[in-house]
Amino acid sequence: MPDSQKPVLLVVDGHSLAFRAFYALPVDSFSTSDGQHTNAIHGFLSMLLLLLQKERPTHIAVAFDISRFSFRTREYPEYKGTRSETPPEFKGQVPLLQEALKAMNVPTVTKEDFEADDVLATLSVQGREQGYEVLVVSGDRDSIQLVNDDVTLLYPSVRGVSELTRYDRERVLERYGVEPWQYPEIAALVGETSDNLPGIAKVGEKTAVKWITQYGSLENLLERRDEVKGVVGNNLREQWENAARNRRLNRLRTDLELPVGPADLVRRPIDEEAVRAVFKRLEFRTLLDRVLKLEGGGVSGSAPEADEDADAAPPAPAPQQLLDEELQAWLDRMRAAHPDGLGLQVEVQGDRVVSIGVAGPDETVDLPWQPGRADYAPIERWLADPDAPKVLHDAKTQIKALAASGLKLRGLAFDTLLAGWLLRPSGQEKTLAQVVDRYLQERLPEGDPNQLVQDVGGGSPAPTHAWYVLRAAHVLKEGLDERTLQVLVDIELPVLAVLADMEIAGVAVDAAGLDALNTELSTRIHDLADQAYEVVGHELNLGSPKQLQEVLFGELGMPGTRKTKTGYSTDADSLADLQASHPHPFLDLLLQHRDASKLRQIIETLQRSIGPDGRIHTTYVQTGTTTGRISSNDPNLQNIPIRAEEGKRIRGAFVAGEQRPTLLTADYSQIEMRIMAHLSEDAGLIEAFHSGEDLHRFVGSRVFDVDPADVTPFMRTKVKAMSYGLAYGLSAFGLSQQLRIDRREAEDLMQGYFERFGGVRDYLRNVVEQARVDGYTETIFGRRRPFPDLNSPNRVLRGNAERAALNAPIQGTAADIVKIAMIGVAEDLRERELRSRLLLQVHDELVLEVADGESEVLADVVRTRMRDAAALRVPLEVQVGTGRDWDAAAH
DNA sequence: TTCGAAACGTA
DNA sequence: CGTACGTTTCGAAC
Repeated sequence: MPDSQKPVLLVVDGHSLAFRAFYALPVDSFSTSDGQHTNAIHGFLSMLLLLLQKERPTHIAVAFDISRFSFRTREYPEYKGTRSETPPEFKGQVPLLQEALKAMNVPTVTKEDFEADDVLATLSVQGREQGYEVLVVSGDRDSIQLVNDDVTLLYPSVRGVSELTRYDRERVLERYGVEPWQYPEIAALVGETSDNLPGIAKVGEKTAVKWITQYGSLENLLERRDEVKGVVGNNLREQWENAARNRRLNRLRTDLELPVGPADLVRRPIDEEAVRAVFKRLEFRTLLDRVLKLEGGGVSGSAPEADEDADAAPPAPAPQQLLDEELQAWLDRMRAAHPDGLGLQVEVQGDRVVSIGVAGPDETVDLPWQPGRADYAPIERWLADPDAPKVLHDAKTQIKALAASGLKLRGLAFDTLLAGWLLRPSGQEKTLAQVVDRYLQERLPEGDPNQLVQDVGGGSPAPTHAWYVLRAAHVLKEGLDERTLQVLVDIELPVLAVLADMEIAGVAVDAAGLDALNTELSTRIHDLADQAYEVVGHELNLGSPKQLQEVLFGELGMPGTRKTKTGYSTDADSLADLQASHPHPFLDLLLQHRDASKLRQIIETLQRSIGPDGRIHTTYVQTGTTTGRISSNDPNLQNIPIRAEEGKRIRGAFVAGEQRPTLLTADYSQIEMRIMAHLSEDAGLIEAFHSGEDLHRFVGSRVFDVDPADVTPFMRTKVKAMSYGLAYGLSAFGLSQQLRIDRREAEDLMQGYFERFGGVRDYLRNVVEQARVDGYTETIFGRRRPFPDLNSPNRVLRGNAERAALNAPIQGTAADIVKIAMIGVAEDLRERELRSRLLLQVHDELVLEVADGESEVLADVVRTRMRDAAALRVPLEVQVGTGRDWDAAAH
């Protein structure tokens, strides 16, 4: 935060920030009913409001360019010459933005023949001289040169305009290795493509910094350019004039005569009537609320330090440190006063708990954690008490950390990470800071990230964070509709605890088996590579698509395949096509080499992941998908091979542990098709699942009008591809590609399918139509996924959204069902005091480790819980198998 | 060093 | 011109 002793001058490059906003926000989602685009205006104002709130400037101005021409284009006509024409959707927004700023009483400044950056530079220098703390907001890197002890640059991050990176002098030094005023010398050497300013060939940031450091300045370097060695030295001698010119052009002017000075830029209250009028025209409703809320907080004079937070965010309460009876009494009192729950944040270093923060709405407690101290007994009891509700952000991580320190957490009542995800499954908000930013429009105070251990006086950030979690939770809860809240409480929160246990348990692997497989594959890979080199007459990197393209389509003269951004595709499908039309031994060797390399790569990743306990502990990311599925990483155990014979050997290396000598796997058969049958109410499909007949055989007999017994494997394959493809929005083209049949035949197949199973077609159509109206799809349990692009005029975007929308309820419902089954299984295990435990979830499959003597009862528990997880119009069928390893159990 | 593209494993 | 993911590799370079 800025130094509160000085007045704070905020100067913004209007054009560059609006432009960033234009590209950061989808243009289709922001327009008025009469078709005026507003995404740039919205993004800009949203950012500006955030700045006003966070930085509390006492003085403010927004600078704009007048045209693309300036004294720079006169000196160097090519300047910014490569910039394409401003998109028309953007152009019209600038005058409207200026109007909005005027209504908000934010002065705009321009200067004929100069760029906005020069205006910022001039104001920043004047501001500094007159004793201001200056904040420059610009998307132009040249502004780095303005930074010094009194001037800070706020630069938009790649993620968008709402996240600004703070460049103060230290940050610039750290990031670029030079003083801010030297940055343009670096830039002059490197060049700036976007401004059409070429630099010195082969000179990047590293070299430029080295030179400037070595020679002290660009001027010295250019004078002594004869001394510079190597290829880059030659380039410098040939192209030094580029650098000299770049330096002239990137020097910002600080001596403009402007109609206003810093003192004229004092913040004034908005013109409420005008703001209402402009915002109404722009159809900004939430932004209007935000602007009006700001009113009153507007700084009204020359004494910035006197305006202590009229309506600013309330400061976090100072944490108290309590022990023993005092702690107990505090917890008792808070519990009684706040039955919805208290905020909790566990601070972890390494994998150890170092501090626990607990927060009520206006009090917090900080408990530095040391294991085994009796005076913390009250907190241990409170944590473990299932009737004491707690509110956390990312509870799973913290539950695991607590467990590692011997502490148990029960009574999870809310998780702001999960709630944020349910509200916006495609959203970016993962960290507490991001959630606080979005839902409270405040900045989470961070501990100094450069400091590993917090200042003694500062204490732990945990209690303050816990307080923010609690406040964010209230906002989120308000935002959740009833059904989504139910998904949170009945599905996500309970399954979170199950996942934590699965991660802690891990899965045992046969390390020796993996080693052997690795060795075997390595030999084969080597042999295959040698043979391949022999065939083409030289060595090459078989893992490089670029080199493969040269060999296949150049040296071997093969015809082009599917186009990619970088040339022709060399993926397995394309190679198979080539093999059919132009058989060549190289193709076969390459495919085999690919196969073996991929397997070895997977094996090596697994080997690296084996923990000291001989087990692999994956991390399940509960918020990892947009549909409701869980994802797995470090390592991903949801994509372990199963199809090829070699792949099965990898599964065979996942084994039962010593204490529990058997693995049990249970998977739903055709769960998505069953959900499709349920949702579409298609009589034929429902009958298929009640008939006991093999699904694809049944469907095949209907589509091809033959007896089930007379369905040929060929017919079955086609129908199977069709059925699976349906839920993904498969087209006739896609189907023909996959089955390698011609387009016409694929169309006939689809038509035949839909004639017999018309309910399916009607349903799929209806899902998309409904979603277009509602703006979201829903699973049968109420999990929603928004689809803003369904009404997009852009055909590609709209088509993508349509296919995703027809898949979302199906995939999402399946995900819900598996989660419900997991919760049920875990509950039964606990209640029946079984020692068997859940280990893995692979979307429609569960893997458990079976304790001695529990085989039968466990199979029964799992089968029952999975089958009864949902009552659909068709039965849910579950296949269970056991064995010594994952492969053996899969029967 | 960082990042995107291509490739490929799963449901 | 088939949904949803995570990881690795290569090779160019905001």
